[in-house]
Amino acid sequence: MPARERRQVASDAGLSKKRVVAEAVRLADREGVAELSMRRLARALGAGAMSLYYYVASKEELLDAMIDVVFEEIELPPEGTDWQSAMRRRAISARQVLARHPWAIGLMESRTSPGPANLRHREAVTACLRRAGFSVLMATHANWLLDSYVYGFALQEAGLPFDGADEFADMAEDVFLPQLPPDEFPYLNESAAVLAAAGYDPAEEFTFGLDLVLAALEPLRVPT
Amino acid sequence: MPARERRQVASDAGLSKKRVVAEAVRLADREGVAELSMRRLARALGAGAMSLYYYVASKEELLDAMIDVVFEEIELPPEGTDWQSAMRRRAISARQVLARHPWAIGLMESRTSPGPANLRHREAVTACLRRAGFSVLMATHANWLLDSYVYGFALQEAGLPFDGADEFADMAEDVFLPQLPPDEFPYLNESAAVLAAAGYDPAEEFTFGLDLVLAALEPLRVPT
DNA sequence: TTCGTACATCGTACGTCGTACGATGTACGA
DNA sequence: TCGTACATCGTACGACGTACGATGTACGAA
Repeated sequence: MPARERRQVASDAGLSKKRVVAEAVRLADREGVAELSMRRLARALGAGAMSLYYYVASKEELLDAMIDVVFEEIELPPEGTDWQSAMRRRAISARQVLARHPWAIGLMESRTSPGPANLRHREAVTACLRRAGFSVLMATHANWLLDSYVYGFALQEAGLPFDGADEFADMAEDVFLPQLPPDEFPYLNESAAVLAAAGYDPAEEFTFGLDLVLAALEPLRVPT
Repeated sequence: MPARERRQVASDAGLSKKRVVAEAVRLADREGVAELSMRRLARALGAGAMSLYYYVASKEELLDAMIDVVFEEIELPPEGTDWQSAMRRRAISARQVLARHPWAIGLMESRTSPGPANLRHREAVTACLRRAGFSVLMATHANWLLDSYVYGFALQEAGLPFDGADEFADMAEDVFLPQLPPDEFPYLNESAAVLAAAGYDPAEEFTFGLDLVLAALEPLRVPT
């Protein structure tokens, strides 16, 4: 009921767009985006459901803002190093962030207009590539390729029901192998068996493809 | 009301799981997956809402089945050619199919267990790579890399508000450039201007990255 | 011919959702 | 002192997924 002292930034108790969006992200991380409803979010904030609409025009706008928060968490490519190291860092950061907020990947499909953090990120990446000697066209190619890899990897990773080598080995032996008839899926059986025996860790998969892509992009630039 | 003659395959008029799922895919393609409700789907089939539950245990199961229909549409890597041509064809097919059903990308994030068509696809791809001389580990790397690229590209493409070079040029000049302050986003401005002037077609972007990736994978195999 | 049973269909109802609308209280400048 | 802008929220509406149970049809067995 009370209007509290006005501030640009969120006060510790009062609501604000920042606080609403941040709590929404926390809720989605914890319970999945399907469980995120305006009523639940309001309850988590100790407010009435309709109070949220003072800070957010609609649930769609809330989801847009949540995605932009995720982009804010991704490290920009650092300046002052070679382009490969810079792009490597930002890709690894992006993958970490998207693993923390897997729902973000699913939301991206339906959202067309990028938020401010997204734009800032694209600008920084493009700047890094252009300064490294990529032409506008080649920088565009590199951008598409790198982003596709990062997003696609995160999408696949989000669907994995295990983390780490141990869980993978357990799942492979207890779930995959028994469910895959060897005569119908001989190669998948072979893969599951060999990988589990070798202590394969899917978490290390990311850097392999990333480094391959970075190396493949190197000849496309004209060093200045 | 009437029970109609029993058949394994869907008769022309009666309901069946196949028909329900197919109509759901059509509805999602046309209106977006957010507009897909059990009631709307039933109406489109000329049935009552609850009738669908005779063929589908829940909406979740329906969504799973829809995704598997999408995987069925993707061409398997053809046998009898070199591995690069085979993987190239199936990647291009996958990208086409996912562009036709963009909602599928968004659904994948929340779904962990692959359907039968998905499994058949993975088996065929793994077989192709193994027969081309990739070790189990290298085939796994290649699989992850290629799938990440394809899915990630489709995800980004789904978010694009334009198709083809003309629409891109229009958007770049009418929307992007006016919305991006040149002092804050100099490189994005440069890119938009140069690409629009050069008649850049985002539809051709896919094969560039794909061929780069395929070439980068080539040295990883041990030809037999 | 009768009748039980399995198949297929659907109406109703419940709890939840997003949110339009308008009421209410507070703080502050005039 | 009072109007106005800010901030909060209760109520209500239509749509959602689906549990439950009723209903009708076809067909094999008696």
